[in-house]
Amino acid sequence: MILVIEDDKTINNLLCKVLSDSGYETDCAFDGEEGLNKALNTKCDLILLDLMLPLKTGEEVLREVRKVSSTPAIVLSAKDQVINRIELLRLGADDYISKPFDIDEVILRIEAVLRRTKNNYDAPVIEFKDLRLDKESKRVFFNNEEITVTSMEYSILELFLENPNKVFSKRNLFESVTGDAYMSDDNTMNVHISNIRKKIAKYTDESYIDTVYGMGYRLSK
Amino acid sequence: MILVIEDDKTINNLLCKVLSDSGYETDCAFDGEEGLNKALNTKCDLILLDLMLPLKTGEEVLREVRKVSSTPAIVLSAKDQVINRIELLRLGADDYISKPFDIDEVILRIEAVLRRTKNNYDAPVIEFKDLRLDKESKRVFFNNEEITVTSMEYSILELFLENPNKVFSKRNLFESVTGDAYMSDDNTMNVHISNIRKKIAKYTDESYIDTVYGMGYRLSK
DNA sequence: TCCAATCTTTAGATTTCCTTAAGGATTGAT
DNA sequence: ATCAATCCTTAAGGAAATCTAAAGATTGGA
Repeated sequence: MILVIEDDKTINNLLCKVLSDSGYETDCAFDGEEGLNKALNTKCDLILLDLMLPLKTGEEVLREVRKVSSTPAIVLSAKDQVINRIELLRLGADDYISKPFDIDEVILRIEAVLRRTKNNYDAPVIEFKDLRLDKESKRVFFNNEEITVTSMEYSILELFLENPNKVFSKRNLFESVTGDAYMSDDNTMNVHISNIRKKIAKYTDESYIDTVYGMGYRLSK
Repeated sequence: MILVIEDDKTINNLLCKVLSDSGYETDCAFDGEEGLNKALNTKCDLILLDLMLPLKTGEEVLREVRKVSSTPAIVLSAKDQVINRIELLRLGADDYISKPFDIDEVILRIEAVLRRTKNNYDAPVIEFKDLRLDKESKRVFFNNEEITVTSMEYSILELFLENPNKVFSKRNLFESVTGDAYMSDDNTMNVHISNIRKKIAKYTDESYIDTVYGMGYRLSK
């Protein structure tokens, strides 16, 4: 979940919309106090935070947040505000974006920060519930029993397990996995997802991949 | 042997217990001075070290240790302490774990650090099932009978036996073995693999090299 | 230079898997 | 409750990856 703290409603809504289009859950706050509250009381993966906020500045918010958590934060700065690395460190932020920003850049930076701050090293083994994925041998296990998967199925699973909260649209999945551009209405991924589910279903009734109607797929909570 | 330096007795005991369950010998210290003493006077493979310690901080301990040894160290940091890559370097640590930590993650990280830092001691002889490879004489044996291999075949086998779990793509193999850039659609490695299999097949029906369709090759389990 | 060993390429047969299409089921909006 | 949009599953055709044998190219040593 990404928390957007920004008092300009237009910008805030735009950010939330774009983020949720990219598969992230979002929450928004429109002033420093509301923002701090949500930052402290909800579990979020990243904070997008304007510096100039009513009631409490972004700097104050971040300072409070940093007392109890290291949730990654990206600061939105006005265009006449130069922020250097030292300043960033002082603020406790992980990156900054100057307004006006390019929306695609925002996504890229968010993903870069998430990548950087997420368990710093590349775990050779990723787990989710009873599923285990060995990136070295490219094998998938369910409770220590190997599930034989094709390379496409493996890639999809790896993508999911690396981003357990993210919703992947079919386009998203297709492009991440094949590297090709996604062509029109294509139900290839449907079939792969279906096959993966079928294989997991041999071991459990529990759902491992959820359909998010109209959006895509995500690992089940 | 893993040395755990942590003043909170509950945490210290928990860590030691879990580590010893995972097959590691452990030793513990409950303050900075005791920790430094043990770090300097016993031979340990890795140090798990709280930063906030009585008598001597973890930072001081690590600084002293680094004067005489490069024993890998993982730092335990309080949850309000943000540690980035730069900070880690400054401390002389190899990784960090924030409290509260997930116990499985601790094990994973320890193993990752050990893997990363392990003396790349090159065993002169590697074995896999009935296959033995002598790196000095560059010869390959199956149950003490020599299999004559070409130098290319030898390199491939060495790569496999050094990484018995890893899937090697054709590109991977080609570039590791020849050092040249791989040109797409090259079936050279296919043939070498095929020839290696043929030679091994004279001695056993068991499969030694698996094809992972769409991904590459891997030693058979 | 010549030869033998080694490596690379070629090509046809074989295996594996990705995609497509179609019918039925489910979902969400009205 | 109805209906359109979306999704799931199945099965089959064809594309792609692989295997192997054999021929061609390269290398190193005599």
